[in-house]
Amino acid sequence: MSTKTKILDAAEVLFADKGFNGTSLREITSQAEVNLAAVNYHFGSKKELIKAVMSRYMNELSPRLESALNALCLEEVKPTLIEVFSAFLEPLLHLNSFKDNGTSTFLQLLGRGYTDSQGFLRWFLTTQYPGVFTKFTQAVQKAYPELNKEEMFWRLHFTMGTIVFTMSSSDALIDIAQNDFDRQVDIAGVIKQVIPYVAAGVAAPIVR
Amino acid sequence: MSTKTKILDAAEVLFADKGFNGTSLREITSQAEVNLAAVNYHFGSKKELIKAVMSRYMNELSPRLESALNALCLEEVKPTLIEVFSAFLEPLLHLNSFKDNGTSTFLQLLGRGYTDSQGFLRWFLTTQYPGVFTKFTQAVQKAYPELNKEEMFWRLHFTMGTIVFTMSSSDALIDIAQNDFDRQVDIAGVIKQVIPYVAAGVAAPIVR
DNA sequence: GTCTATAACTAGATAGAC
DNA sequence: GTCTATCTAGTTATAGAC
Repeated sequence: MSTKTKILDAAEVLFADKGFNGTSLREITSQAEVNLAAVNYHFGSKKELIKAVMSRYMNELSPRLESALNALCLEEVKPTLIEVFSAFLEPLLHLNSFKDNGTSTFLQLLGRGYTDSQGFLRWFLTTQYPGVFTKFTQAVQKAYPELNKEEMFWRLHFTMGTIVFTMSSSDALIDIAQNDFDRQVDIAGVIKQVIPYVAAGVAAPIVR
Repeated sequence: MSTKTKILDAAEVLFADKGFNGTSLREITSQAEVNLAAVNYHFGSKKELIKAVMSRYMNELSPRLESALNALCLEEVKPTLIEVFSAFLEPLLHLNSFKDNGTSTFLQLLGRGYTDSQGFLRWFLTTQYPGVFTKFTQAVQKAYPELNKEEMFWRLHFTMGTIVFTMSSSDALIDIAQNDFDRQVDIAGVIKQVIPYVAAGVAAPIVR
């Protein structure tokens, strides 16, 4: 396994767990069992390493997600919101076959990126992977055309928040479900719980 | 104004904006125009300062919030979920008369606390202010008794996520609403937008 | 209570030997 | 491409003068 990969693998776990600010290059390189200088040699800086970690996931996720959303947009029949949100399920769970715990790690990273580092990751994702966002809003628009652009903006942001926040603490949630309710849940279980919630939220009566 | 207050005032703004990890004591003390050593003299450590910042808000918020939720629990009639969530509105907005931008700052701090510092703030709030949590679940239970404990756990967590995440980026959202939709929104406006969303999410059909 | 000075440590980044 | 050693600059925290 190459040094570059060892660094990426160690970094993504630590970043997901402790945030970007909260993780030092020293922790990453000692976890990866490579030399400290290797990060700067292979990636140039910590910021570039963060981008590389996210890109590895986004390059795996975005084509699948875009085509799933595109299929909904091209269909004759109007999709339900549940169907729109369910379109995320397969592409997200596919990350688990790409890497151990990939789905959970990626979603946690996404959550970190939205709160750490004052929106730099938001900028990175929206500029580097704009297709996902436009396809998604198109699909929601088709499912629920009564919603105007502004209302959709708010509700999609709330949805993003729900998903990202839930996933950043999914490990704790899975533990609580286990201890308090004696219920075995995995990341797919959490996603399936959250879909009806966000679908109902987006479909809430419009207040004007 | 006392040194202690100057530190608290400067700290809460910086913490809300850049997170707990992302803010140094040097930034806080120079913003507050007090000596660097004053933080450790008055609060003992950075962690204790974080607690003090949160406590100042919680002590203002929690009695009002508890009594608003309690009133719903004691009423004869069954409240709607909208009413339960609306119970948060007055106590939260009251923070604006307590401090400039108090509502927004507090909710941003809450968001930071949930993602920074690996759950120490969650522990702090649930152990120091347990009344708010129990009253809240009681009120939701009364409004929607079909929801069992486990389903309620999930949905309340999703709700927490929506609120906290939305509010941690509320400044950005308010800007976007201004620029893209030429709409003047304040923090109260954001809260009023989010209430129907979370109420509908919690009330979503149960999937078993 | 407030200050200066500094200890003790950690951070990201790099020069240069191999 | 990988290493050691080190630089610069940042961090929290504290000792001790005033």
